[in-house]
Parts: sequence; structure tokens; C-alpha cells
Amino acid sequence: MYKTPISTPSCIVPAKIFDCFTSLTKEEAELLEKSKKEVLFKKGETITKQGAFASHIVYLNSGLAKVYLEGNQNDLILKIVAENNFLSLSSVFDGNDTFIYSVSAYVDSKVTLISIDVFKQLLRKNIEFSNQIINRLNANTAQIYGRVYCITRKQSHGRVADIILCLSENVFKTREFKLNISRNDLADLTGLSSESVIKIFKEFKSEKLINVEGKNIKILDYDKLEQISHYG
Amino acid sequence: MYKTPISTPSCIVPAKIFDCFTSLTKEEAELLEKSKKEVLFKKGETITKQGAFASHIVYLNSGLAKVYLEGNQNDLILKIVAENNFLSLSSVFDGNDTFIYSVSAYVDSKVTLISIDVFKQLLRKNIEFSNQIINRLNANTAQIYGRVYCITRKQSHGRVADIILCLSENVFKTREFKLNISRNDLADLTGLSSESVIKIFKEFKSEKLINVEGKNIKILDYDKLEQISHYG
DNA sequence: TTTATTTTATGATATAAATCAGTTTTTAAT
DNA sequence: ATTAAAAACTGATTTATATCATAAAATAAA
Repeated sequence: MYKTPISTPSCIVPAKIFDCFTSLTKEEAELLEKSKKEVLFKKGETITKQGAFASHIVYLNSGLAKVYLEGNQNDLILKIVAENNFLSLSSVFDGNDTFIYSVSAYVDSKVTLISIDVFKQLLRKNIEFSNQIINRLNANTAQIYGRVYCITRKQSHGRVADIILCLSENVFKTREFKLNISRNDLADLTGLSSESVIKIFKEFKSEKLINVEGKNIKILDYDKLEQISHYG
Repeated sequence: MYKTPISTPSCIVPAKIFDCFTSLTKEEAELLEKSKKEVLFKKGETITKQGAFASHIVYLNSGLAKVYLEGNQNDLILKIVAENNFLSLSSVFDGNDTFIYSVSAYVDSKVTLISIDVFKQLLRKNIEFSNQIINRLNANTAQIYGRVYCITRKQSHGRVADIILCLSENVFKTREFKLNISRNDLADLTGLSSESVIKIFKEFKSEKLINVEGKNIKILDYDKLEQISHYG
């Protein structure tokens, strides 16, 4: 029964107004424009594959995706990424030419691929851009630390409550939403088995904390869930 | 029984030759020199405190420290930091003025405190410096992802093997070393209870994988440990 | 519409690891 | 040198959660 030391939402990197590309000069923007490619990924498709050659920086223009580490039987979802966020920023860094995680689309998603060389050029040229990227990397760090804490220190009920709240607040931004994320993904998101997630959903429902009708979720007792998330 | 998808050492950010300060101009170096403070921390002392106001960037000149999230009863060690590395880089980022984790010294350690304002100025002025920091942040990300995987997907024996190997390879850089890290810290490092760590140490000893005499550890069967770490 | 396949659900059982309650050893303090 | 306190160790017990086996819904495909 600990109080969470971190208030950052653990499932997603908060997407404040973030458009680092506005800081580019006309010239730089043109360079980017020339070298980038927009691609549409369908629901369920793999956008980047762990272990594959990381030739591009991937930016999510619209849609919803999961970033995850692949295991043999279960994956571990590191974060959910919403529109206007990078999907593979950490691949920029020197001496790392493979994707350290996989990304796949939850819904149809529009993605921009930017050549790593061009991206590095921009980082080298434009200090404002570079600083915004630093901020983004740091936001990522805060998010992942929150997640590490959640998964390693909270027990099952707390983790499930955490994810429900995080999805509500940061992804769907309403207390009643259609969860286009499977129970199995919720398991990968909480580090639990899917059976455990389902059982806890049922418990939460019988305790009138949430209402679950198939994929539709409605949060009934926000405060209680928050309590479970913090002390669970 | 999965094969680890990530080969990054999970307990520490690999400390290659890394001295971002060499990229500073004379002028910038002077600015840094004027504003920085060197402080000596004794073994066990707290260097930064989670939740406290983050007024400085902290750089570890010499010594050994742990970066950890505080829980109510158990902490979670995010990483071990060796000399010539930053202890609190993620505090630079805009909109975050508190330390998101605590840092304490394992051995007597020399630390440089750099004003965040000056640090941000340097980031804004010197693009080479800024890029080196980006690299460092990305190395941190790779490390923490490795750790997340280790803690959430491996079971006890694999986690302990992982930590023994990581300490040997990356911290002490020899197969026989004096472990100035308590069993309790090993627990915080593996996400296990200290009793479990002790029992697994004992098992590894009886299986002749390691030799443990109090604080002295010697790795006897490196390959087997690696196997346990990967498939555990 | 029917069939096949995937996802969700449920209860019983197994098990990994925590907790507990001690003892012994080591380290620190007087 | 003696005492106090902290860390390390040990075995017994408990518990949280995974696994297993199987059924019911819900989607997708034919």
C-alpha cells in the first residue's frame, strides 16, 4: 500500500501542444519536405519492427499506436502514442541502428517517415528544434519511469485502475469511451495475464466503479479508482 | 522462457568515452566554470531527493550512485550510475521543476552541480553539446527499456543472473569483485524481496555458478548465467 | 446465413515469490 | 572490548497471480 511517487500518466506521453517542426526555417522545412514520406497504416499493422534496421524517424500524424517490447509469448507495451508524437525518437541516437521496440497501429494511422540523416542535420542546424527534441525525450523518460513504477510496485488492482484512468484522461479524454484495445493488450499494458485483467474488470464492475459492456467502458467512481491506483 | 530482445545492460547506462563538456567553447566553459559547484558526498548520503525542487543538473565526477524511485517500503532502483555521467539529466526539461527520482551515493562521490539556467543556455548556444546530450538521453532510454523488460518479463533467477552479469561487465569490469551494494539494494534492483535474492544467491552458489563469500562475488560459470539471464 | 476463428469470460488448480518469524553474522557505536 | 544496531540468512507459511481447461460471445469469413 504505497502512495505513487509519480503523477505522470503512465500509459502515454502527455501530448501537450507539441509541434517542434514550427521552429524550422523555411529552408529547413523544405529539406524535410523533400525527404519525408507519408504512409498510411491500417489497424493492426506493424509500423516498426523490433530488431529491424532503423532507417527512419517515425512520426504519428493521426491515429493511435502502441510501442511495445516483444517477448516470446507476451509483449510489454511501453506506451500508447497518440497523434502528433514521435514513434521512434530513440532510434536517432548514435551507435544504434536498429529499432529497440516494435510499433503497431491500433486504428488506421497516418505516419510520416523522416530520414535519420536529414533529422540529424536538422538537429545540428537548428538549436530551437534540438531543444524541443530534448524536451520530448525527457517527457518520454518521465513517462517510462512512471510506468516502471506502476508495473513493478503496484499490484494487479492498482495497475488496472491506473490504466483505466490513464486511458480515460489522456487517450480518450472522456469518462465514457469505446475501448478499441483488446483485453490482451490491456494485459500487455499492465504486465498481467489477460484472465487477471478480465477478472479485475468484473470486480470493478460489481463494485460499481466502472461499467463495462463489451468494449464500452464508463467510469462511475473516479475517486475510488484513483485511490486504488495510488495505494494499490 | 523467452530470449531477451534487448542486449543493453539493464542496470547501468554504458559509460563509453563520454565527455560532452569538451565541445564547449572557451567562453562557454568559463560560464560553466563560474556557475558550477563541486560537492563531495559521503557513502550513503542522498544527492537528490525525489519530489524536491530541482535547481541543478547533477553530474557525477567520481564514485558510484544509485538512481531510484522511492516507494513506501521498497524502492525501485532505475539505474546505477558510474563516474562521468549525469545523475539528473531529465530534470532539465521544461515544465518539470522537481526531481522525479532520488539519487544516493554508494561510495564517497564527487559531484558537480550545474545551474539549470546555465545548462539550458549551453544547450541553446552549442549545438554539438546539445546533440551529445540528446545521445545521452537516448542511451538512458535504451537502458530503462532493457530494465523494464528484465523486471517485468524475467522471473527471479533470470533477474538475479542479469544483475550479476551487468554489475560484473559494466560496473566492476571484472569477474571477481567486492559488492559494495547491499542485498536489499539488489532486491530493489531486481524488484524482488531481499530474502528471494539471498536464496537465489545461495542456489547459484550450490550450482557452482558463482562463489559468494559475504560481499565478495566471483563468477564461475559465465555462460550458464547468461543462459539463465536470457531464458529466465 | 452458416461456419470458422478470434476474443472474452469463468472456475479450479498450480506456483512463484512475498511475508513472517526467527537466528546468525557483520558492522557501527560506545 | 563490549554493546547496540543493522544486515544477512534460513525455513515455514501465505498469497497473489499465472496457468490450465473449457465455455460463451463476438467477429470475421465462407
